Amino acid sequence: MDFYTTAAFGPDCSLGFLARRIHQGVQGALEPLFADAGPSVTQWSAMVSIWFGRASTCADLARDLAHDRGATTRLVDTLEQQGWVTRTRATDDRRVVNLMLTPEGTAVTVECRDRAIAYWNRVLADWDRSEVETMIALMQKLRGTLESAAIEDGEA
Amino acid sequence: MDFYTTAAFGPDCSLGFLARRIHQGVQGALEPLFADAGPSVTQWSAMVSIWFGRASTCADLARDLAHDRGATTRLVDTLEQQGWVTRTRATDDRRVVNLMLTPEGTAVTVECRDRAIAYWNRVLADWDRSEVETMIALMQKLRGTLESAAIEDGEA
DNA sequence: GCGTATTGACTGCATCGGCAATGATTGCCA
DNA sequence: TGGCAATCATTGCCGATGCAGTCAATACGC
Repeated sequence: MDFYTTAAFGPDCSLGFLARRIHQGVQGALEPLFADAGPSVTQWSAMVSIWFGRASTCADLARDLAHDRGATTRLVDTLEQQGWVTRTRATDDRRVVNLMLTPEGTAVTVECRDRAIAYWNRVLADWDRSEVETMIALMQKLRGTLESAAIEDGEA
Repeated sequence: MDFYTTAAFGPDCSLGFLARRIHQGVQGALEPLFADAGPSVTQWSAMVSIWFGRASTCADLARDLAHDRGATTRLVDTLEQQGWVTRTRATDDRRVVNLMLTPEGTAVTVECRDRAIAYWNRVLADWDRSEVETMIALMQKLRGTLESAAIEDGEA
């Protein structure tokens, strides 16, 4: 199915533009909400990733956030300086550094999570539950499709 | 309606995370597709904005891309150096600089648009048309909701 | 066991975008 | 007319990110 055509293509109906704008809007709104709690949105995302057990090492974190490894190292540097995360050299494989949330880090993560939840519920106040569920399901599907395509292209 | 709850919140069902990953995926896939044509995805987006008449000045462009003005100035610098855009000081209001696509700029924009269309049609090959239409409509609605919320907060 | 490839963490370098400040120009209002 | 605010484009500065390269440690093939 060819969905897009030369005539029908435009910024307003391009999924790329829309995803970019939504991301920018969310980031711009969340950043000030987190300001007095401490972390940036990216830092919070990293702590959430650790908190949910999605990442226990630096390399995991880079994969889960789709981030560069160098940037992840520096990101963890700041998290460690803030006292939110600890680095521990693994004993079985001494290349890896295990990441753990400190009690303070957990507290900050939870606090920001609650603020994010409140923000989203405020934004979505006038939406139907089914609409939101549909959108989440479709965006998850799109994310999966994009990643599959990337693997096909990247590992040819 | 409170859609998100403490228990149900997680990266995989967070619209912010999903939008971020989709944006990253699209950008990462499009960048190499545009490589030999010349522009980066951001540069192409700017030219599309001019091409569609959504922006005729630097300030317009910054608004349409939700970009910083300083970054926009530098972005236009490179577009001008590439010979894709011309700057013309307006006569009626000598503060503004009018932006115009050169024939080369238009050609590059169209070429990359065709590549983007082909990319999306490849990605969405297995999707139903109705699914894509639903997702676009919902993402447009979300974008609108976010921008309304930002205006309410930002101009209190 | 040994050499090679792979993986993980880390570090310089360049780039990009956001923020703040500046200069020029215009509109507004007393 | 004169002053003041707002807008536009531009620049310096800074933080964040991607890329390439380095070093250490592990896994694999012989």
